[in-house]
Amino acid sequence: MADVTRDTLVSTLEEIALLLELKGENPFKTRAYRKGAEIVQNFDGDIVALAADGELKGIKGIGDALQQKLHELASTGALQYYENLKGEFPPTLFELFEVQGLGPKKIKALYDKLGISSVAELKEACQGKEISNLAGFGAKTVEKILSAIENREKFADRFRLGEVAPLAETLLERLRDHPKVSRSAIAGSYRRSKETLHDLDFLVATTKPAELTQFFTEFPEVHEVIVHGETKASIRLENGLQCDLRAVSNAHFPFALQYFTGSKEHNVELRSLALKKGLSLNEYDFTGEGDIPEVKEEADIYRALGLDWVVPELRENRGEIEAAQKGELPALVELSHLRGTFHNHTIASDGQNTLEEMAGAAKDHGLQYLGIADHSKSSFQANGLDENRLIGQIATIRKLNESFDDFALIPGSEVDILKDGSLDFDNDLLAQLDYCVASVHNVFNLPEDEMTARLIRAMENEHVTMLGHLTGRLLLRRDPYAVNIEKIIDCAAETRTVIELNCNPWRLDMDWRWWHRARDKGVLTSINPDAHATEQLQFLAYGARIARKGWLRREDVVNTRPLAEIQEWLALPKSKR
DNA sequence: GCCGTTTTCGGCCCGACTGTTTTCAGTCG
Repeated sequence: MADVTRDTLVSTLEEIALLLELKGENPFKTRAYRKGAEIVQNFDGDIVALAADGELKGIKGIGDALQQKLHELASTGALQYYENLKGEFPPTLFELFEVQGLGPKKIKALYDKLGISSVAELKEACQGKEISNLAGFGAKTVEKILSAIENREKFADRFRLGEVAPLAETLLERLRDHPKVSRSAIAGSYRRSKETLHDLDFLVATTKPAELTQFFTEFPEVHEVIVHGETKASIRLENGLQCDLRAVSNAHFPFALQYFTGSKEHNVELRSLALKKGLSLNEYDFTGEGDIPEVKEEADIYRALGLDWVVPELRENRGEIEAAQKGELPALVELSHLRGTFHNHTIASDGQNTLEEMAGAAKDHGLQYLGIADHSKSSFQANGLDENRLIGQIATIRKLNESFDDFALIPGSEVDILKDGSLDFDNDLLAQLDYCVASVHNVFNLPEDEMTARLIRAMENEHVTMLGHLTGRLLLRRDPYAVNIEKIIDCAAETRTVIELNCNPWRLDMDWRWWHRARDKGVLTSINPDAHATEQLQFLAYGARIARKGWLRREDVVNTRPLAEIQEWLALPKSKR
């Protein structure tokens, strides 16, 4: 039986939705599958096990039909209904959905009338004459399809938060500085601090919308203009990133900001709350009979619906609306709360800066302490330290610390967790460190139960302060390795092991979707940049955003504690922390 | 296919933009 993961369930439901669209099925049925996929994706718990056990009852949006299909898929590794559907179309047909501008109707026409079932065939057909004979496919459409195929070959579809943030802020500043702009923002998943993004959604309040969409389409970074209307424009930048602009009036701005920030699921809930109050909410206004609440800021919309203002990071329909109703939204951790950080590298292993330089950078960031955690000897590809070099580094750090006022380097190690869960250094050496981050750097392909046991064995070690980059994922590059996160969280709570929130933008690991649960079990985190150079201490900003997304408060994050307090805490036996 | 303070049938978000349409269909978000 194939290994069924959450991704298996999600992608199967999504593909069923596509296939039903191709067949021209009832669009609401299609939507039900797509919604089901979203629910499975975001479900807080082991949805695969629940599905396998036939315990999916009571999840809103997963009715009898989807329960049954998910059960069949999770328990047998296959789904007959899906296989049958899939059998009706050639497998390559799916890639046509990746071409911008092509939807189910056009794809079906291309397939039915011309037998086109792959991007390669489509490209060939566009270069010849046959397509223009199809109803609805004129010269412009053909041109657009060819350009979309080229883009698909040339550009990525998603981008990591950290790789777009600097550019995003530059473009926002440019819009803000336009004389006809009174308010501006980036909405969408960027504002919600999602770890990867498909596009950037800019929003401006202006009396001259057409002037702004024009201005936007003339940005020097523009590779192509996708859409250019009176109030809305879409561009693709030279790096392939799509950016949308909406230009609205000042009065509409709060509504548009709320609406385009999403998430879609959060907004659905909000609109249904509005309906219960006899109000209809859209991207421009409240409408309805009776008193229409006055709205000047986004928070006024939430207030009008009887809610506390929900910070954008939490708007994923994962319990934030109920909490906002009850006035129980958490006071979230902020970047400015961080007093230090752990897990940083130097030139001793694979970092680019010296201890002194890293200390200087940390002080510049307003930090009171910086944990040093160079690689251990098994990570030879990273020039990991052997016992003697590590002992030398500890001595150097302690000596260096005598030269600091109100600042300290904290000697530690990022010690490899070996295949069997033992550590790369023995306990006598680990005991000489002030702390230790334990991470997996090799043998990623163990079965889930073995990998989980491997990590648990490491966490049971008295000297392991925290677990580094829990799943080893590299966003948009390398999948997480198989590990039972629920069990890791339980073990972290029991053994008082901190789980790191690695805020390198390639990692952002553990995933934000798990932190709320971990927090409720009493697990602490440390927001760590995994800095390999001084400038990478800036990654802390992404860490704070992801921590907020995971509902974490100041008290859940150990490195919000000031130096004296953290030293006391580190000196405690693990069981007392 | 899902759901229900409009509860077992009937509705499910809808506006902006584009292209090939002569009044609208398809796509996107």
